[in-house]
Amino acid sequence: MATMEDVARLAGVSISTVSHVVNETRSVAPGTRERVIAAIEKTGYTGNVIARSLVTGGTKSIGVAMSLLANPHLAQLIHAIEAEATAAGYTVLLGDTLDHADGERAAVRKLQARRVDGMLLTPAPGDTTTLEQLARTNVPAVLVDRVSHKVKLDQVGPENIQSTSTLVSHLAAAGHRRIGFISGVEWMGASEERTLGYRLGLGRAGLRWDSNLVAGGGATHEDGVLALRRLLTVPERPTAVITGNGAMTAGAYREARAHGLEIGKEFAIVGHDEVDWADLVDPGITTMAHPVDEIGRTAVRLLLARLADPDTPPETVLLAPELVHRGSCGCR
Amino acid sequence: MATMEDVARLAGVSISTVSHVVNETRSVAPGTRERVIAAIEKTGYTGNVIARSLVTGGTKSIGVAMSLLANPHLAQLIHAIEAEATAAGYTVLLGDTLDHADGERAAVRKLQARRVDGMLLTPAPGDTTTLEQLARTNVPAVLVDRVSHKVKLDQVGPENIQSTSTLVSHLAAAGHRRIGFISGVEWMGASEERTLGYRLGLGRAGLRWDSNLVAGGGATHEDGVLALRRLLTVPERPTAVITGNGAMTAGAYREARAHGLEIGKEFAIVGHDEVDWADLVDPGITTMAHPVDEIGRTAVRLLLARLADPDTPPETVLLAPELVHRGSCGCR
DNA sequence: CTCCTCTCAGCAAACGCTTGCGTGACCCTA
DNA sequence: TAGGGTCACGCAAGCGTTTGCTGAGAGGAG
Repeated sequence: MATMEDVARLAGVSISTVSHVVNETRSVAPGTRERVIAAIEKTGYTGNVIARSLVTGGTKSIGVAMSLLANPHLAQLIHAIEAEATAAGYTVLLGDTLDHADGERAAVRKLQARRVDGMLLTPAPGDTTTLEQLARTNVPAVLVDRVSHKVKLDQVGPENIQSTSTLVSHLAAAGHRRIGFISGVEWMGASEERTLGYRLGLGRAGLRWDSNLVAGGGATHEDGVLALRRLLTVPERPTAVITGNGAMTAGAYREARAHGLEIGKEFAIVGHDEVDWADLVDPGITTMAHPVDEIGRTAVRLLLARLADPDTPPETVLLAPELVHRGSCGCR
Repeated sequence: MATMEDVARLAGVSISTVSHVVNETRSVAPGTRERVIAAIEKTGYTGNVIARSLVTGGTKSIGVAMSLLANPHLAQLIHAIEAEATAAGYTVLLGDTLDHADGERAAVRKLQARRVDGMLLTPAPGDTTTLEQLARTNVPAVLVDRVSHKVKLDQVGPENIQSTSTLVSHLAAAGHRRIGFISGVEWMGASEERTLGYRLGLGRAGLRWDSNLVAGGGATHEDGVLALRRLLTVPERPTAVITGNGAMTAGAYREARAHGLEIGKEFAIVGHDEVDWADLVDPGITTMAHPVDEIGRTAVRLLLARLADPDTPPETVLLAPELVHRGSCGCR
């Protein structure tokens, strides 16, 4: 592959001149410039990012460390991230956290060894040390999706409290008085927030909190099945239920059917988290769709902003999910 | 960040010795070795991949160029690729082809500029030049998912002919005589192959080919709806239908319901391509599940093999999908 | 005619590593 | 005791860029 030296020789100039015309980093006489450009053309010179990185210290690349399996919106998220990064001249390197602390540590290390300029990270559950290490090595990072107020880093994620509250309001407005909640796993801040939102929504609708109406602590399809099954046994059973994530929505939906409940008529289900099949079932599932694209893009923007100016205080951006209205809420 | 020089100074040895203990590239006296290791520990030295790359010429990275949006199994595929690559000490760089020729060209260029050791590529429709350019610059590449016999490169993808034939056999064995086929988009080799397999299956089952029973040329949910609608208007309408891809399966499923057909009883639907909600509807959808993980892993393996030995003839690996049996085929 | 100021461009020192080549030190055999 | 063979390790030349410094020449002002 052609190097700057080849170009320089062909154009009859020094290497530094070639560098300067390539980077437009100092003025070069028009004639010279043209000779260099012609030489570049002829040699097919493309530049060596590696060598450049060695001297500049930057790599124009960002690392993305998340669970490549556990995130249901991974493709969409990655797509948004890649697009935004590419637009800014950055390349995305991948690191799989495997959704646990060890994998996360390994992924972050690997990305650091690759000298990424910055990182996007969806922290694994139970992680503590990685974030510290990240801060210590001062590789700029922004947390995606799983936001925590304990951390002094840039963060982006979905807004959970108001949006869940909205879900409650929506159901209450349709006349429901007994609204169940199937919550997510305990250790996640998002779950707590959604539970809080649920409570808040109840209050706004003038309904009483009843711990019998809250089931959960899971994340899988099966968890959703079991949770709804339990909710359906309580006295004065709920006529509507809000689920904490996509998989559990599916489970609950299925279980409701299995109980012979007519979804959208006598029983309402609304979910948190958009799922791609929400439209394919009948009735379709009303959900709070997370602004996945927007989250991805914002994450990259925050990172680039930090790269540009490392000294601004960390920012936390909460993006509001949008209520996507389908049949399962039965509000017509 | 700590450099080899820092380590060397601290351990009281030369840089080259540090390099040799890090890479285990020549024997070092036990005592020295330990001092070096201690120094590495103390300095937190991690190695600089950039500098190493500059001298070795390799980057220990592979580029993945595909449409980050269009591929329904992206997450799973990327996960498999990343895992296999990481196990071999490689890092994955992403390039989005946007599923068209221009994007593809840009993605490949970008990855080449990053000096990836090799590339995994899912060619965009209508592409021609990129593949040639790829061959010319001799960056090793393997084609994923969209296999073409016109190309002399390593390739991995799903087997289409036999597997579609199997689908037909399955339906025929359940007593269906009029089996429809909703084919994919024309320009894709896979569609042709599946159509061929459909025909082959008919022959094997002793059924006649009837062009009225073939609809399609699409890829979306809507295409599936329309195709099935058309099939249901033909005289002696089909009692079963095979769909060419996941989205169209959904459309067909929905349309069948809309027509009041009882899926799994009077009407059978089987799909090509696993979809993650296949289990969530009732009856579940019987599909030919593509071995996505295996495809990803094989792709990386082929690439690494080629990196190790560039002179072996290109290999094409076709991986057989697996029939995942659920209710929609009605065969009990 | 001298001195200054510009413009244009080359020189060479990094950047952090790998690796071929050398050189002591030591031990063994003849 | 000399010659040969091993071991352990250091030296220094790159790898392809970027960039601070320097210098030559041209033109203008005094």
